[in-house]
Amino acid sequence: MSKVKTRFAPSPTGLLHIGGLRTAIYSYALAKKSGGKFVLRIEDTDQKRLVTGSVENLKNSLIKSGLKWDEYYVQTERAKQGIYLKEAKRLIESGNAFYCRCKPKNPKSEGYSNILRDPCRSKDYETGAIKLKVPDNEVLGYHDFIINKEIFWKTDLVADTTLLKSEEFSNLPTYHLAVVVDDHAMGITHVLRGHDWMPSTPIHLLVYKYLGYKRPEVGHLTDILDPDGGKLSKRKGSVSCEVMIGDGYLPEAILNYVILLGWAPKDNREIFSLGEFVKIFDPRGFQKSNPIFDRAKLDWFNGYYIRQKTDKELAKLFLEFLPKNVDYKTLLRITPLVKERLTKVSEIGTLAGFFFEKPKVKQKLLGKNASVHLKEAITILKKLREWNLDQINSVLTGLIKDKGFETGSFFMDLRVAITGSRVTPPINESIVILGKLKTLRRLKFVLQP
RNA sequence: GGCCCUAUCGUCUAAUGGUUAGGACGGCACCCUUUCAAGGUGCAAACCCGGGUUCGACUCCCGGUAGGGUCACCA
Repeated sequence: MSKVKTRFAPSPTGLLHIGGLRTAIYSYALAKKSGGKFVLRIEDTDQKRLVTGSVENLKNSLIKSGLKWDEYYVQTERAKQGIYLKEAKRLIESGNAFYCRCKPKNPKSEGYSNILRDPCRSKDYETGAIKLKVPDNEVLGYHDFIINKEIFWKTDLVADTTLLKSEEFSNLPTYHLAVVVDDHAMGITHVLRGHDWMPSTPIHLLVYKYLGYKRPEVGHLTDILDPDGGKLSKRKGSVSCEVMIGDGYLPEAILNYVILLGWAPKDNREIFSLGEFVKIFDPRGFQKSNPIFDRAKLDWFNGYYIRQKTDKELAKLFLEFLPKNVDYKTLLRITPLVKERLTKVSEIGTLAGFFFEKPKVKQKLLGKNASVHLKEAITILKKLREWNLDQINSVLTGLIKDKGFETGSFFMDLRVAITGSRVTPPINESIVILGKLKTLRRLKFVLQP
C-alpha cells in the first residue's frame, strides 16, 4: 500500500468539538495505517472569528486523545509568504478568475442567494477580491471514498466564489483557495472532511483543475446529530472534549465512543484503543447516514474504561474532583470500593465524600429500629481489639443472628448513620477505612445529636 | 426554494440476492447480594412506503416520504 498523507484542518474558533475529534481520528488512522503522515493545519484566515487560546486548546485536546501530528502549519503564516496571492493571480492570468469589487453579501439579511454569476466577471477591474470564473455547461465529478460513489454537479449550478479577499481583508485566501493550495503544497493524498463541505467540492475541483494540480482522494464524513434533531449543537457546551473531560469523562472513552459513531468493523467489535483501531481501520466500514449522539452509550464506555484503570491511575484522577487536602493513601484504599460504581470520574465526590467529611444524616432515611440497631452496633464494635474486615464482618453478622435483626435493615441503618446516604460503597469495608474512632463517633452522634 | 447526501430494533450497528435478520447500549425479568453498582442468564424490540427487476429481495432500479447538509470577501 502506498503511503497516505492526511491532515486535520480546524479553524481556531473555539474548543475541539467531538465532531472535529472524530474527523481527526479517522484522518489519523487513514495515514498511520499506511505508515504515512498526519498533518495539523490551523485554518485561521478569518480574523474576526478567531478565538484566542483556541489553538492551544485544540492541540491539547488532540494530545490527550493520543493523536500526534507529524507536521504543523498555520495558514496566516503561509499567507505572509504570498503563496495564495501568487496562485490567485495565476488564475487571473489563465482567464479562470476575475477581480470583483461588489460589496460582500450579508447572508443573514439576504437569505440564500440564487445569483450564481457575478456581474463583475465581465468588467475589467485590476484590483479587488479574486473570484473563480465558473464555466457554463460542464459537469464536474469525483469519487467519494467514504460514500463510495461518484458524485456530480452541473457547473451551471455552481456560483462564482471568492478565492482571495480584497485588500481591506489583507488579501487573505478564503477556505476554498487555501485548502486547495495547501493540500497540494503539503502533498496531502487523502482529504477527509465533514459532510457540510460537500457542496463546496465542485469549487475545489475547479481550482485543482485550473491550477494544474493533481487532486487528492476526497471523502465526506457524516455529521453527528443531536438527539433533539439537527446537527449536534455546540451551544449545549458539553460536547467539546475539554468540557467532557472536566465532566469526568475519560479521553479513551470519548475516543472509543466517537470512533464507533458512523463506523464499524466487519466483526462489530466495539472495544479498542487508538492503536488497535489504527490496525483494523477500514474506510469501507463507514456508515452513510448521520449518527445520533447517545450519551447513555458514552456513559457505558466511560464506566468500562474506569473499571480498566489500576487503582493508582484512578486515584490520581480522583484528585482532580476532590478537595485539595484529601489524603492520597486513604484515597487509594477507597478506590477499589468505588471503581465499579462510577460512570464518571467526577462522581467520586458524591460517592465517597463521607470518608472525608462527616455527613448530615437525615432522620427520615433511618428505619424504625434504627436506635436499637445503632446502640447494639456501638456496644459490640467498641469491644473490638482489631479493626479489620474479618473481625467486623463476623462480629456484626453474629449480632444480627443473636438479636434476630433483619439483615437488610440493620446494615441500612448502619450505612445511613455512617454515610448519610442509602447508596454507598460496601459499608463494612468503608468502616474499616474510616477507622474505629470516627465510626463510633458518627454512630453516637446520630443517636444523640 | 435550488443543489447534494442518506434511510435495519429507541440509539450505535452486522448482513454485500436465499439468515429463525446477528451484536452492543438502553429497557424489562431473574440470579448474585447488607444498599447501589459491577458481573451472569433470559425476554421484548428493526428491514420507511409504493412500484418494478428476479425463481427469490433488507440487499439492485425508479418514484414518493422522511431526515441531514449547503447556498458569505466564515471555516
